[in-house]
Amino acid sequence: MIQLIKGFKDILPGEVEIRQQIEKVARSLFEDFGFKEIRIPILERTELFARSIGEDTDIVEKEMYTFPDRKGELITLRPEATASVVRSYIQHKLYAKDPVQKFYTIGPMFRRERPQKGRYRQFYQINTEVFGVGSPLIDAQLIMMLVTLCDRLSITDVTPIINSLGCKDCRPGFKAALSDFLSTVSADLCSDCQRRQHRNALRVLDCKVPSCRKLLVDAPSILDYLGTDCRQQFELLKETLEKLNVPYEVDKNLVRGLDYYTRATFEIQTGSLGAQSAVAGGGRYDGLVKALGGPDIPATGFAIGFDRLAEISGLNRSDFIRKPDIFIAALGKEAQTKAFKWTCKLGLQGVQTEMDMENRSLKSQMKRADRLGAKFVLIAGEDELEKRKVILRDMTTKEQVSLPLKNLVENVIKKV
RNA sequence: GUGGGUGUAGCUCAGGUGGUAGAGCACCGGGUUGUGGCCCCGGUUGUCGAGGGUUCAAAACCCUUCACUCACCCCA
Repeated sequence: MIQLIKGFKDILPGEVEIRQQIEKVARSLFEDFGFKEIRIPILERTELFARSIGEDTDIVEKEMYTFPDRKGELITLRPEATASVVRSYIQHKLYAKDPVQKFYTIGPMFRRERPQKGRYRQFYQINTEVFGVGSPLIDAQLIMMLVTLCDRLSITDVTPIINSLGCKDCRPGFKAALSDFLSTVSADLCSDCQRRQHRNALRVLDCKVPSCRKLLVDAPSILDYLGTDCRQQFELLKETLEKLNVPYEVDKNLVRGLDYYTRATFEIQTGSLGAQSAVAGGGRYDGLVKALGGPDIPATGFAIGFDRLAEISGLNRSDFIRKPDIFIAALGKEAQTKAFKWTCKLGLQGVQTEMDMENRSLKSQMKRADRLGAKFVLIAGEDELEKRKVILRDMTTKEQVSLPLKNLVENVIKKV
């Protein structure tokens, strides 16, 4: 037996239906807000991710599935979607037609992390990306859409957390102040933070070790270092959320793991996912389009953890699993031949029809019809065929009627 | 990469201190030679995660290894 790869998983019928429904709800919501679907490749040149996500991030350093193709070029299974969408936006000069473009995309991402609850090596994301809008109005709208989506999927216990990371002008000042602060408490930080302190100081803010959290209470806040522009934007974001009646919390320690994020940043957190509290995350990446060789166009977006969403969704599986409209129980060879013909005809008419092809007893066929949840059973035995009739049984009321063979399929369609 | 927990039938799990496996559910058949759910009866299924060791004897004890899972790291 060949086992599947660690961190990968099969999504079986039963679970698939929930995901189909989530997709349906998400697509319709996004399209109502003018987002267009874009489909991007799963493989890209490694360089694209190295340059956008950041060479020094854990994702690029040790989590990507990177390998040379047969000609020796380094390619990578995408660990996220934004980089590819940005590449596509630039490559097809989509800004030329209208700099404002709104996209969504749904698909698998790959990161070689240690799997745990709500985290897999092949995981699914729903992404939206907006180009050409610098106003925080759009960020507020994105957050509102996320909250709405959760609501429509009957997910409770979600809170949007927001923060601003500043821009290329104000972040250096904050980083310097943070570094100064960290060096004063360095000895008391956990070993991970002592390492992070020099490599990626912002991440120390995100540490969950209680002793670190305690020390960080006195850490400088990014919000105190924002330039006028960034501060005004952040204020406008908060005001807009309030006007939209979207509740939120500000967490000055909320940071993102990908280097390209700037200014407004947000996360949707839930209490029902164990350690994986983030269901969705996003924010502005105003410098990325330019950094990847395009014009200087602002951008923002979010990524939803599809698997996590599916785990906490309050949707009821059985509401979306389709059951046979009719089961044909045939007895004898002649009946079976006819049953097969009817099954095909009904299927073509959109009536889901099952039958037994193994010539089993009526009892076992009835049992199977029941197990499958068929609404009706059509019984075609030798006796009936002789009279040129069949029996149609309603499985819930147990009522049975006799139907002539003539125009049978049409009559059955009328009944079911 | 690090740590904890768990691996026994398709599923959920029993199997004090060693004596080469059980239950429920599921599945198949019968009770009703042609009518589902409930009930009754019968039946099938395991290299007890794998390898090695101790022992007359290992699912159990020891070592190694693998898988799953949760957590750290990181992230959606």
